[in-house]
Amino acid sequence: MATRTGRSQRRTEALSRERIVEAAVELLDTAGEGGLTFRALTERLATGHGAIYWHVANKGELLAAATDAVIAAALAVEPAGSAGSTGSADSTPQERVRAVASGLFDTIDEHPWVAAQLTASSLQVTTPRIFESVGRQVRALGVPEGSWFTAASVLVEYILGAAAQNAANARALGPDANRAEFLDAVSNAWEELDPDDYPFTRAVAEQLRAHDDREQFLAGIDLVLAGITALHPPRG
Amino acid sequence: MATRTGRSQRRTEALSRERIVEAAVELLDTAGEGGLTFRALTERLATGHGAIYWHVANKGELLAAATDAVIAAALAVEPAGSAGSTGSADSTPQERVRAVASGLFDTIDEHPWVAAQLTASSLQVTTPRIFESVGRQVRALGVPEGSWFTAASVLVEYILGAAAQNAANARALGPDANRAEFLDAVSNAWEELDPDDYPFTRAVAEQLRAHDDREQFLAGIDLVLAGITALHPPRG
DNA sequence: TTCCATTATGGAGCGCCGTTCCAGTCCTGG
DNA sequence: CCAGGACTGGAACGGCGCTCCATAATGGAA
Repeated sequence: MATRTGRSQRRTEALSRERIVEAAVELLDTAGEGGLTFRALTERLATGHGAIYWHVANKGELLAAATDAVIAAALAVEPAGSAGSTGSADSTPQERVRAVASGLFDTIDEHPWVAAQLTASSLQVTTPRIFESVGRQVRALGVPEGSWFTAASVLVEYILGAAAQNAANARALGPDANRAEFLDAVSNAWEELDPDDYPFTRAVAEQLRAHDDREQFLAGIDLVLAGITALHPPRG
Repeated sequence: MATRTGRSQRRTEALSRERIVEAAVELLDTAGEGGLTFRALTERLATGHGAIYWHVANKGELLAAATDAVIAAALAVEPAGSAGSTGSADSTPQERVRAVASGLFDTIDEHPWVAAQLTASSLQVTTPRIFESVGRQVRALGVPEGSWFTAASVLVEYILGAAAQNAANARALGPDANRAEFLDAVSNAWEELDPDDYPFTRAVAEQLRAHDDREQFLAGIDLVLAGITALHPPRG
């Protein structure tokens, strides 16, 4: 299966699965999810369809590979330590959860197409990476083993859900346009909703206008962490 | 713009935006996200493309309308009350959050395509409905007004994130196949991961195999609620 | 060195998609 | 009764993912 061990390049510059995935990520970043096309890829790599299909089975596999590459890079930034569990260093588990979550949030903010892909293939290849990074900190928090799966799942689901929605907003806006204007428009729309049907939404319209996405996201992380601590006190 | 007030039907049975959306939902349910095609819709409604495009601008608008219809139905099941805030009745705010969340979870489980659509158009038309339903209970929980937006956002983001991931698993599985077999296969895959790289994931593989999606989801809701209560004690 | 199976390439083309265009039909108000 | 707006449906366009296949480059065997 496409071993290619140590083979030197052929013609111009050997086409490899790596180069294809790299080009795919660039295309997705610059042109959005709809921008990844085998035709565009063909042009960018100066080759034909068939050559690409030799390395990659189909578009789905290419998307999965691109997602995995981006997420792996995001999680590699962490110190990660060796096989160690607690990570000895000078940070609390809470801080380390925030760090992992922040990294994922920023990465998905930079590559909005990742969000759709991640939620579309949940228990597949990429998710264990995320699950493991988050789960180690859950364990370090002192959660009893019987609740590990639940606590880690909630964290991962919240992280991916919040990041996905944030990315969707960024995507709906376009890469350049003015975020403040967009928030202002949505906030105004909320304020003009029917007062009988939407009292709460109208009441928080102002908070929507003023909020900061990242801050909001980290506040959510803290809230989930507080829930974990409340249900599983550190020294039970 | 397409008033059609009280017009009696024309030929066979007047084509209406309502009938189109209804057919679209049925197609999405039976054939998946890829099953919604203007050609399939044409055939099912015994008409031509142009007729559909007269009522609906494009596929995106049709998807949004279908999503809105399904979500509106899901939230309408709630007692909803009048404009009232607390909902007087015999249930606690926590129980009412669980009820709203359950309804959304079940609906997204029944119509998996809704998840992708919801996260793809976050601050658009449909979301305020959900936000309002959840937000009213947040208010009833006694959360201080300055934290309403944060608390409601976290709940909505978790609900949509978790439901989306659950729906993705259901979709990856196909409508018929065996859930237990699928979980077993993933669990086995997790157990065969590298012990050095994935100690936590391996440790919870057994919990993954045994878990119940709905129970897991509600445990997450409880965890988030516990976090809200911890950070905003009922009587501050 | 010669030869050939393997590995790798890229172009032609198929079927399907969303969407546009437009000629035509139906219905209603004047 | 007829003009004109409301509505229909078929033809056609460009672009998509993907398959097929003739061919070129390659490295090991002879």
